[in-house]
Order: sequence, then structure tokens, then C-alpha cells
Amino acid sequence: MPRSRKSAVTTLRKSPRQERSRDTVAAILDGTARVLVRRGYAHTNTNLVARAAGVSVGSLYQYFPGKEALVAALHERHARDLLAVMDAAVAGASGLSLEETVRALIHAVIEAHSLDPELHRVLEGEVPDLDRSDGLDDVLCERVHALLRAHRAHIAPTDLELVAQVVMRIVDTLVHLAVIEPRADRPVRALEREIVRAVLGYLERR
Amino acid sequence: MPRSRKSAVTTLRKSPRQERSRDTVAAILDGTARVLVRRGYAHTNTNLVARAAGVSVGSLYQYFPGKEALVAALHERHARDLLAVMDAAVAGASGLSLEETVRALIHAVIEAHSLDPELHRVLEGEVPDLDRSDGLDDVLCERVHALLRAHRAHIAPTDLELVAQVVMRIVDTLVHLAVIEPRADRPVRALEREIVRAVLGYLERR
DNA sequence: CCATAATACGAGCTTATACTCGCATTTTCG
DNA sequence: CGAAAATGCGAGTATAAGCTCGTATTATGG
Repeated sequence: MPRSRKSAVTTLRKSPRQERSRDTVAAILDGTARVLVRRGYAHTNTNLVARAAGVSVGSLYQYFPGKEALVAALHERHARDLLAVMDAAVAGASGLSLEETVRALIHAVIEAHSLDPELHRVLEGEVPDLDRSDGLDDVLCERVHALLRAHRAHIAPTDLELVAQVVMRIVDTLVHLAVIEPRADRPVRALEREIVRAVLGYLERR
Repeated sequence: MPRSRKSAVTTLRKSPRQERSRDTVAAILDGTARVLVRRGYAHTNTNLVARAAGVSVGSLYQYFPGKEALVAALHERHARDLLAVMDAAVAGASGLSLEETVRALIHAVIEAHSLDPELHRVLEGEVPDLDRSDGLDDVLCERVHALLRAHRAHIAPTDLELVAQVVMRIVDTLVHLAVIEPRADRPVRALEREIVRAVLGYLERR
């Protein structure tokens, strides 16, 4: 069995063929998001999600084998949204200097995380297992890696793949600090400047 | 009700008075750790923990009101262990240069996380809610803040409290990358160098 | 050494959540 | 239109985990 095949507990049971069933699936995902945010992962259950979605449990189980699958599907949808924002930013960054590129991308990451911070917090912070090997991080890492190669001349470290991973991590935690755990004495603006400083300091240090 | 009071669901029900009951409590915590590591938070339950600890469920409930309390207590114990390692390092760092201090502390953090990486991963990565406001982070942050003040002359940014938080975050994620998610093509040694570079680059950049 | 308190035990009751299945309703298409 | 397929429904059952309580065992201290 090839390991690219998704686990049976996280895949759709069957694909919706008609319009209304596609609506049902969408409603279920919306319901999942609402319940997750309101009650947290641990207190989320399929009956609750069905109610929040305005759908019967039976219908829910037509398409999803269980809670894990709901969250996995929602996570995929959310990842697609994030990636779209990021890709737009990367596209707009060609031709800029290293410093301007870093500034623009960090701003984009903050924007992307501001789409639905609460949902993001639950998905990334509370959900165990959750197969994160399916795309987003790897794709983003590759994008960053490419950008770094384009500016290789102004970057001190040599192993750019490692550097890409490190930069991703730095940006990710600090954006979480800014957006997911905001504090009055730690305004997003100030933090954004610090993130830029940290990344540039790392890249340019000889 | 003062909010410094711990939640009823996470406190010990009663304190063990005799020697053997202290052993029981310790055994329960050890059992909790084993089960958490083997099965993950979601599949950990009180019956299982009692069995793993060689104790009856009844005894477990004598001292802990439930699963959350078990994990909270274990987390506290684990935090104390980490803090001990860190404090030793901070004590040994007085008089060193900024660069040497950073090197030493990062090494210490890596060492501390290597004590029981699997348990650490579960506690920090899988457990929701878990009151992290109770000390460790704040204490560490204060330590770092103090060290930064001592080297103020060689640090570019001015808001040292913010800087302390940022540094903590950077070190924490990157150490996780190194220790909790190790990869052959990403040796701990190499990553340790990158962490030092990142922190110094951030602190010294003007 | 006895009385009393502390600790330990674990079968079984309770509750929450997962999930099914037979039937009702809607859509598709010849 | 009418038959067959797709979708929707939700009461009801199964299961897993939480937790208690009556009883047995071990310690304390007078």
C-alpha cells in the first residue's frame, strides 16, 4: 500500500454528486469551524457539529467517517486559503530587494493569519495527530527556498534549504505571538518590525 | 474568587500524608508519563494510567479529580526539571560575553529538551487548555530579560522586554525543530549553530 | 495491642459520544 | 410521469471512559 494514500479515517466516505449535497458538505465544514472555535477540539463532537451545520448526524456520516475527518478536511480548506494569500504576495515580490521582499512576505503572513485567528489557533494548537505532511508547509518552504536562492548574493549562510526551514519557523512563531496571542503592550506593528529585524539579522549575519 | 486560585479540576484532591501515599502519587505521575508517550493525549484515560502505575482507579481518584489534573501535575513536574537545568546554565553564564552567553544558554535549552523529548512533545504539542501561565515561561523570560540588561550595550533594539519574548520564542521553536522533530539531513549540531546565528543576528542588528 | 485514621482496592454504575439503519424526501433521466 | 438513484433524517444502540462507594488492608499513636 503506497503511503501517499490517505488514512481511511480522514478521507471522505463518498463524493457528493449533486449540488445540494455539495452544499451539505460545505455546511458541515462551516459547522465544524464554528464548534471548534466555540468549544475547542476536545469538546467538539459529531452530534454538535451536525446541529451547528443544520444537518442530521446521518447526513454527516454519509460523507465523513468521524471527527478526525471533519477536522482534516477543514484543515485542508484552511491551508488552501492561507496558501492563496501567500502566493499572491510571493508573486508580487519578484524584483524587490531582499529587505523589501522580507518585509512584504512577513506582512502577508500576518495578513493570512488574521483571516481567522481563532480557527487557526485551534487547528494548529489543539489538534493532535493531524497530518501536516500534506502540502502547505512543504510548498511554502519551497517558495521561500526559491526566493532565498534569488537573493543568494546577500545571504551569509550557505545551506539555503536549512535556512528556509529556520526562517519559516521564526516567522511562524512570531506571527503567532502577534496575531494569535495579542497583547496590548505588544502591538502587532511593533512585533512586525521585530520579525523583520530578526529575519534580516539572521540572513545577513556573516 | 481570586484568579490565582487553581481550577478545581486541576488541583490535587488531598495531599498524601504518609510515605506510601507519596509513592503512590509519584507512581501515578510516572504512569501518566508512560501512557501519554505510548498512546498520546487523546487516547490516554484514567483506567489505563492506573494500570500502568500499578495502582487501582480508586486510589488514583483519591488524589486526582481527573485526566486534566494528572497532566497538569505532570506538566508542573516536568517544568521544574527544565527550569533546574536552565537555572544552572544561567548561573554559569555570569561574566561571559554576550556571544558566549547566548551559545551557552542555547546549548542548555537543547540539553533540557533532550531529557525526555517524547514527553515534552506530547505535553507541549497535544495537550489543549493546559494552564501555561503558571510560571515556567514567565520565570525564564525574566531570566533572559535580566541577562539582556546586563549586555544592553551590545544590543541594538531598545525594548528589552519585547526582545526577551522574541528570543524565547525563536529559541523554543528552533530547539523543537532540532530535538523533537530530528531529521538526518538536519543534524542537531548544524541547527544549534543556526540558532546561535539567528539570535545574535537579531540582537546585534542595528 | 487496640482503636482510629489513612490508604488501597476494583466491580460496576453513569454518562457522553460514536455511529447505524430503516425509512422519508428529493433529484435524475429515460 | 415513473422508476431508480441520491440524499437526508434522527431515534436508538453500542461502547468507551469517567467516576463512586462499600469493603479490605495497612499505618499511627495512645
